[in-house]
Amino acid sequence: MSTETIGNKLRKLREENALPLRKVAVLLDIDVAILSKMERSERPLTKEIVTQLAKIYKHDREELLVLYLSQKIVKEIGEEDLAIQAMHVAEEQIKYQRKKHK
Amino acid sequence: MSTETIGNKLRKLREENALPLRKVAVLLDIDVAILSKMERSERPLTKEIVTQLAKIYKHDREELLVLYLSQKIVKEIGEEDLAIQAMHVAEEQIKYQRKKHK
DNA sequence: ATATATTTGACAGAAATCGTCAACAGAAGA
DNA sequence: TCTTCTGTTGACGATTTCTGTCAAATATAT
Repeated sequence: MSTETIGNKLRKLREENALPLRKVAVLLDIDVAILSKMERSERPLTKEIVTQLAKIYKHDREELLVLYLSQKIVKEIGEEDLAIQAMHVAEEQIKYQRKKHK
Repeated sequence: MSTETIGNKLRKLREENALPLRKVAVLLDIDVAILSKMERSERPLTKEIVTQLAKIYKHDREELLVLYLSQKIVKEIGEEDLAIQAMHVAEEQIKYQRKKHK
């Protein structure tokens, strides 16, 4: 199973496209150091960066965003004993609030 | 379905126990203002506070913690289109990492 | 009216986050 | 070798965000 971080995934994609950090950083208009740290999970990614990288690497945007979001969840509650149950409740709450609002 | 916040739930419990904010705040060793804001979701709760309140109100600790954690998730990704899918991936990741590590 | 309970906003200090930068190390190439 | 390219690391202030404290304002009850 995919125990791969979004950072690792993005690094692989970059290497497959044979792009150096330097060039990608320019496209994103961020410092090379930051991008390096993002790929190694030393600094958090953002939705915007992930989206831009999906375009640059011509990779499915939703797949990357799902991975990105899922890791935010894991980081937030992954170590809690009640994590699974909490997610089930959260899922119901989200589905519910979507039926109502808009 | 329960669209109730953990804050609302805690307020109800406090009222059922006929305890003023003042007294509970003393037990928790925090300012009344903070507790007031926590009950109205104006300030974030903590795991420790929720646990202590469960004891004070003699209410099921896990139920409150699950509600507390679920709301952290909802707050984190609830507005994302891909929230549901992200949670499913997160669930797999958490289950996986639990099989491995201890 | 008086006392009790709760809410609200402002405040300063602490802590976390941010982007920038320079120095470093390693690999590749000339 | 020397040089260049690539990636990593840590430090540094500048913000920004979070925290607890407090007093005043409001609401509720006796």
